[in-house]
Amino acid sequence: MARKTGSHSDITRPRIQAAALKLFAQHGYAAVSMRQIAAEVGVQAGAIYNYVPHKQALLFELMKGHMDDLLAANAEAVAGSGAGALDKFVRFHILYHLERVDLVFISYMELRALEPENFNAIESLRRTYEDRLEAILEGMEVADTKLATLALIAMLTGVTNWFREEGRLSPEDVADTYVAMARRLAGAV
Amino acid sequence: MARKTGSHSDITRPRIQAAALKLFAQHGYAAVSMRQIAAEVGVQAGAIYNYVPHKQALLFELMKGHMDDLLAANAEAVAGSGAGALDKFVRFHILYHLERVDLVFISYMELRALEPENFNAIESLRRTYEDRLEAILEGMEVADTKLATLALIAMLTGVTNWFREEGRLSPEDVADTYVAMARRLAGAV
DNA sequence: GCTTGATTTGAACAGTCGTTCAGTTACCCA
DNA sequence: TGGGTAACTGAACGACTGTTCAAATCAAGC
Repeated sequence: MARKTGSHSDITRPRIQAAALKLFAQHGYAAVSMRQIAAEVGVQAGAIYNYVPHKQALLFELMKGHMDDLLAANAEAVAGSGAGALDKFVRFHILYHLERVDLVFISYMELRALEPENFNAIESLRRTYEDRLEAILEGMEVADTKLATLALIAMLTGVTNWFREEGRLSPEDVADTYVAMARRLAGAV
Repeated sequence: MARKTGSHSDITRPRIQAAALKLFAQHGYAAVSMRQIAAEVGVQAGAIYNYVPHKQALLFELMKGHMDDLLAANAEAVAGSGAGALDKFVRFHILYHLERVDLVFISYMELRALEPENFNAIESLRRTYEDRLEAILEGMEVADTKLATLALIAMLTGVTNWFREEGRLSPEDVADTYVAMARRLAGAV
């Protein structure tokens, strides 16, 4: 055998994923060609197929990895926090998502670009995440926990659409205000 | 001259717009071809160019029309309603958007498919709409009206993503619950 | 220094893309 | 009934699509 470590594949694979992430977020999955991704990496289009069987897998792997990481990080952040669970969930959601705006963006925007089985896999993980928030709300006195869950998720994830690093507020500032709004929305002042 | 009324153009133009709306919402602007739109109408691709100069205009006209209609309908619905303005805005937003889910969807999802000048035009209209909500919140005792505006808009528009006609709740039911949540979020119980 | 195998190139494949336009069709008015 | 024109067809344009693969390149182990 030749080239074990220092092999190019250790370098090229993550660069392909990073390029795909960036371009998909910028222009959309359908509007980005394999040749554009390759050019961003500094390689020919054919080389990508050493790492990924097809374009669809490039998208799916990004989404799947994101959802898996999200669920793991969330479990750790919110674990065993009784009454303060909503606060922790809200703060976690905002801070975690603001560090990965591109991944969040494509995981939501490109759902329809997924083939059915891939779509179902991602959708299932997304529901798992939402169920955790709903479970928290069920421990409180919320009238319609299902609607409150959907309202909160939309409101929290929306932050990634308008937040700007150069803006007047830091991620922590935003999280503070959103924790307060979420509490009031849930009727827990 | 020939063919004044009864001319095909009165029929074909709206059918092209309807087909474009449906297909853009389903697959995304970049993933839909002029030939697909033409096939949906029952016509050849070249015929579309009797009505629209290019594909981009097809998207822009849909968005522009939607935003203009939205602003007009909102002005009428919320006009001169003092203290109850937030309630009226929330109810209007949900009911209006639930009747036009495809238009709402593409107006948000396909922003990045717009050429810069078109993007700016739509963005400006969107900001006008948000400013109206912010003005309402400024008349109340809300800590950070800017953040509350963004949170509310995201939470309200999110309804179009999960609402199903066959679901347990009618649009009016949803609006009722969201009015209550919006009031609490804004600190006006 | 040579071999070996991982990595990449570059060309090719069969389609599809948005858009144009000469030619055909279908209808209204005189 | 014939002329005029709006509406549409169908083919063509050059460029681009995802994907494949033989051949070239490269670097590490002997």
